[in-house]
Amino acid sequence: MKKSRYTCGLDAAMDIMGGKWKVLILWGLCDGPRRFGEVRREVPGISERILTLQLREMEKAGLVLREDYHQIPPKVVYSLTEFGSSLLAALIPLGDWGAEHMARIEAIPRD
Amino acid sequence: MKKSRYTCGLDAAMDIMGGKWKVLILWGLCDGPRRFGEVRREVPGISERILTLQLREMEKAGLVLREDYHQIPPKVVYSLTEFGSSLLAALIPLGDWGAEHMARIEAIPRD
DNA sequence: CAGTATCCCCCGAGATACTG
DNA sequence: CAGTATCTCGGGGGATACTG
Repeated sequence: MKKSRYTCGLDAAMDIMGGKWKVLILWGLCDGPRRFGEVRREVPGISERILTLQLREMEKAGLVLREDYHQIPPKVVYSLTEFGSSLLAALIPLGDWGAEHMARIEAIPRD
Repeated sequence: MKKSRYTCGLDAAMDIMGGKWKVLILWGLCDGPRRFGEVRREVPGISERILTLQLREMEKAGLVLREDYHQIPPKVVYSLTEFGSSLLAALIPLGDWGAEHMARIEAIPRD
């Protein structure tokens, strides 16, 4: 048993969206279902392996739905669940904040 | 040059509050200025070294203000800047979301 | 009290190659 | 097309001891 309780809601929220990519994947799915390759294009810079891992974790967390059409060539479609949508909604103000201060954030020295 | 541009506001926001502790430190400062030891108590589980490092980064980022009273025994007070406060404000909905779904988040299998 | 100074370690993340 | 299978690596984070 690692940690049975969070100190606050922010703690819990940061935990479920942990990692470098989950939030961007969420964002990439906001306009509707996407196939694996489409998600990959929505999230520039992510490797196939990492995308797979992140999507699996998000599926376990109930944030995304994975639908495998079991056909060849393969077709798998990912979409936000209600739970994932509600998280994304809660992230909108943060996204707005980031957009508003992007120039300033970019100007912060990186070391 | 690592990355000169973010893909969206969320990307930038996640970058500046990166790491495991910054959000909790922000949260710990929301009720007013705190001395080093007080912040430590507000953020259970963090070590002195890590707290120092995180606070330094947040100071560089302009999120917190560090005031050294240059006295012995030492007294250093940390507080949120306007910038930090605005970020914290943008995080409120996320904190609410996390609090609302804490039980569910806690129930997610951790491996 | 508010930090440094060391040392260590895990794992998130990347690159590349291969497959049903 | 949508993934595995390996291998590798860096550094963020942790524990502990020491200091002005």
